[in-house]
Amino acid sequence: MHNRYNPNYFEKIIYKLWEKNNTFYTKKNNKKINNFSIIMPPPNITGNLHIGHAFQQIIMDIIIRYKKMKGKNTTWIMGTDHAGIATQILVEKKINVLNKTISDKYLLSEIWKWKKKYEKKIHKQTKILGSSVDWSKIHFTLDKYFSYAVKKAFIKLYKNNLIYKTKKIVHWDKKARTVLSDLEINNKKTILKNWYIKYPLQNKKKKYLVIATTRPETILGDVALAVHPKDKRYINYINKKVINPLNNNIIQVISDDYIKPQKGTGCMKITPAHDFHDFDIAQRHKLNMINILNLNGTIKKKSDLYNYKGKKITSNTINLNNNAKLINLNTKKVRKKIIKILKKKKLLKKIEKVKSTIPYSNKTNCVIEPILTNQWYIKMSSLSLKAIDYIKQDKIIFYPNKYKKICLSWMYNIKDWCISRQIKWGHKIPIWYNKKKEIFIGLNKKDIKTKYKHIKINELKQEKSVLDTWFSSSLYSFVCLGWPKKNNNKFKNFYPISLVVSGFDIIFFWISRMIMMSLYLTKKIPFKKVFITGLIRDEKGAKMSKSIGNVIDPLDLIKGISLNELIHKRTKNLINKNNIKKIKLNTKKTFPNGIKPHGIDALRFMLASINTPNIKINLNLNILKNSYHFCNKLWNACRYIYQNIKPPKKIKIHFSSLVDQWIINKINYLIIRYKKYLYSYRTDLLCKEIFIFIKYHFCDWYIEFIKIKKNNHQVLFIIHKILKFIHPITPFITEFIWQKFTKHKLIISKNQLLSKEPFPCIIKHINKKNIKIISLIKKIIIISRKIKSKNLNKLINLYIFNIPLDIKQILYQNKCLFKISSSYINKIFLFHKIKNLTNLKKKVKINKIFFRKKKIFYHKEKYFLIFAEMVER
RNA sequence: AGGUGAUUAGCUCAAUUGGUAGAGCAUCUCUUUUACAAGGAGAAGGUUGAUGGUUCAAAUCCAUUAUCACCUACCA
Repeated sequence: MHNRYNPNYFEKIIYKLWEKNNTFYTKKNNKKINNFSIIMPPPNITGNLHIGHAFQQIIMDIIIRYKKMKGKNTTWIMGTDHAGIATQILVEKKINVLNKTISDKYLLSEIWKWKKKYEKKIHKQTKILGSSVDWSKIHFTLDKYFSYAVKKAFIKLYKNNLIYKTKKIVHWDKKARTVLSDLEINNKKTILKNWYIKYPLQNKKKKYLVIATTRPETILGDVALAVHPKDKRYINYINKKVINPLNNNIIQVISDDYIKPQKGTGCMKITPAHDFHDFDIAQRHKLNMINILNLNGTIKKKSDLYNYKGKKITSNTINLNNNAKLINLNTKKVRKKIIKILKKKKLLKKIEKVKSTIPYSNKTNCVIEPILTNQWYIKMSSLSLKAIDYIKQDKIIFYPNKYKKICLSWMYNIKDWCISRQIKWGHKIPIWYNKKKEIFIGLNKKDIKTKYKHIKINELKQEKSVLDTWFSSSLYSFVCLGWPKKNNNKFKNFYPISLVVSGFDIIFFWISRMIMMSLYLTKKIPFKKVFITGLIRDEKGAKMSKSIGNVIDPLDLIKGISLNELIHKRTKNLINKNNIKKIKLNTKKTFPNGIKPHGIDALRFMLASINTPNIKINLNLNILKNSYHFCNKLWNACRYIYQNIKPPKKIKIHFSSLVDQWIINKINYLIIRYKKYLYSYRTDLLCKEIFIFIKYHFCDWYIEFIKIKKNNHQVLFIIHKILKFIHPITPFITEFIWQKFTKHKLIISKNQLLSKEPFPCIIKHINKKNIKIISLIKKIIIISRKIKSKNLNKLINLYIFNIPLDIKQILYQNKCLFKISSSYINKIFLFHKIKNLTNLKKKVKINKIFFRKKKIFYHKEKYFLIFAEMVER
C-alpha cells in the first residue's frame, strides 16, 4: 500500500470486480416484504451527467448498498429519457438544419446516432460513480415496449374521455416551432415600454378611445375594445364602434368584468388569438379571432379569421393602406414599423416604461408567442383528485415533508395538460384520420382495420404531432417493471417502488404526474416514498449553466483538471461569446490552481455530506478537500494495520481490553445512528458521525492506544466492522482495502467481496465502567497536552487525586496507556480520595499564584483533580 | 399579490424535533515522530437578524418585524 491514498489507481479495477462477480444481480424472490427498489429519474440523453446527477445517484447508491447489506433483495432501475424537444434541437444544431432541407428520416437517424453515443456516455459515467444499478435491464423511454405501453395508456385515457383535441390559445415556441405546456415556460422580469394608442371613434371624428399596450404589433389582430361595465369614463362608449388605427377595421367596444379600471387607461384592446385573457373574453362574448402570426413568429401574408369556436371563416390579406411591408418580419421589426406608422398618423399618445414579466421557453430560451393551434389535452382534474387523496393520507410519503404541501397545492390548481408537440423525436400519437378527417384510434393501422371494418387502410393518415416527453415519463415507474404485460413477476414483486430520489424541479413535471397516471392505469401508487434533494448550485449560489460557464463536471473533481483545460472546457461551444472574458476571470478566481484529483470516494463522501434539507446547496470544494482527507486518513490507518499486524494463526475474539470495549461502544452507537439517519435520508449527518468516528475516535485514539501493545489482533476484528459500515458511502476504497486484507489473511470471510458482506450488527456485553476509564485517560492526556503546549521543552509530573478506588486499580493496571504522550509525561501519580477535599480546594485557590510561579498547574474535573509539576528535561 | 423556506464563528454549513451551540476551511502558536505534513498537538473566534411571549429550560415553539432566496399567478 502506498503512503498516500491514490484513488485513480484502483477504482476502475474495483468496479470491474463487482461486475464480474454479479454484485448488483438481484435474485428472484417471491417474498415481497424483503424487496427494496429504487427508481432513478432517467437522465436526458442531451448530454453528460452533471454534478446534480452525481449527487442524486450517490444518495441512491448509499441507500441501496445499505439495504442490500441489510439482506434486502434490491433493484435499482436505471434508464435514459429521450427528452423530445431538447434532443431534437441539439441534433438539428449539430447537423445545421437551417442551411439544409432534410427529410424526417435523416433527422431521426441522426438523433438515434446521438442517442447511442450519449446513452453510452451516461452508462459509463454511472459506472464511474460506482452506482450499483441493475444492469441486467436498462431502459430507454423510446424503446419498442415503451412505445407499446404509451399507446395502451393513450388509448385507455382517450376511450374514457380523458383526452381531447381542441383549438385554443397555447404557449408557442417559435424557434422549436412547437407548443409547450405551461410548465415549460420561465417568466423573466423585464422593463417594457407601454404604448398609449388612440382608436378613433367611428362616427365622431377627432374623438378617440386610448388603450395601453406592450405589444402594438398585435393591433392587427384586434377584434374589440373592452371596458369595465361600471367605469363611468367609458359607460357611454359601450357598444359604440371604433376604428382599428392600423387597418381601419371597424371594431366594437364591449364591457367585461375582467377589465380593471385602474390599470392602463381602463380600456383594453382584445386580441383573442394572441393573448390568454383576451381569448377567455372572446369565448365569453363569442367574438371572432384573428390569427396574424406564422408558426415561426413572423407576420402572416394573410390573416386567418376564426369564429369563437375555432372554426375558420376566411383569410384576408393583411392590408395597411400605406404599403408598409410587414409580411414575414419578426415581431421586433414589425413593432418598430407599426410605431412609426402610428406616429405619422398622430395616433400615438405617449410611451411609458413598465415593469413586466415576459414568458420564455425553457427549451430554446426564446420569447413565447401565444398562438391559436389545435392540440391534444389530458383532463387532469379527476386524475389529480385521486392523487390528492392518496397523498393526503400519507400513502406516499414526502421527505422533507414540506414538498407534500407544494405538490398538493399544485394539484389543487391543476390545468389540463397539453400533451402534443410539433416535433419529430418522440412517441407518435396513436390517432389516424381518414379523408373526412374522422378520428380513429388504435395501436396501428391493422388494429384499426380490425375494429372499424369499413375503413380503407390507405386512406388513413397518422397524427403528425408526437407526445410530450413527460407523457412517457409519467408511465416510467410501471413500464420499467413490465406494464402492461399481465402476470409478470417484476411488477408483482417490486411495485409500488420503494423509493424515488429526485430534485424539487421535477415534482410537477414527473413525480406528481407519475402518481396520477399510476393510480389511474395500475390502480396502485407508483412509489411509497419520495425523497426530494436540494439543487446543487455553484460556490456563490448561482445556478449552474453552460452560458454562465460555472458548470462542474463530476469527472473533473474525480480525476482533476488544470486551470487552462477547465477554462477551455467552459468557454468552448458558447453561443454568447461576450461572456468568455467573465468566465475566464471567474474560473481563475475560484480555481486558481485548477482542480486536484480527489477520487470517486471523496466525491461521494462530499456529496453525501452536503445532502442537507436545504433547497439550495452551494457546492463547496473545501468539503471535497475534507472528504479527501477522510479517505486518506482511512487509507493510512488501514496501511498501518496492514504493515504492523501479522496475520493471526487463530482468530480469538475477546474484548477484555479497555480500548477495544471503548471503540466497540462507539461502533455500536454508529450502527444505531446509521439506521436512523438513512431512514430520514440525512446522509450529511451520517457522514459527519462517520468522519468524527474515523478521525477522532479511531485514528487519534484507538490506533495510538494499540501502538503500545504490539500485534494486537483485536484490531482486525474492529477494522472488519468499520470497513463494512463505511462501504455504502465510499465503496471503492473500502473494497480495495478489503481485498488487500483478505489476500494477506488479515480478514477471513466467506465472501470474497466486501460488497456482498452483511451489514455489521451491534456487539453486546460492553462494560460501561471500562468506557468511562478510557474517557478519563483521554481527558488526562488532553489536559497534559494543554499544559505542555504552554511549557514547551519541559517534562510534566502529573498528580491525579480523587479517583475512586476500583477505578484507580484499573488505571494502575493500564498505566501503559499514558504512553501515548510519553514524550512529555515524566511520571504519573494516582491518588485515591483526599480526606478533606474542601481543604485542598482552598489550598489550591490560595496558592494559585504560588503554584504558577513554581510552574505547577491544576485542573478540576468531575471525577478527579489534576496537578501538574514542571520538570526540566 | 399569494405560498414556501432561510438568517447561527471571518467563510461554507450542522445541531437527530425544547436540555452544555458543533464541524470543515481560513487565522495564530508549536511540531519533520516509521500510518498519514493534503499530517499531528494546542489556541482564538458566538447575546443564534431584531423585539416581545410561553417554559424550570428556546437557535429550536408562538407573535410582531427586517432582510434574502425560491415557487405559483398576474401586469393594459
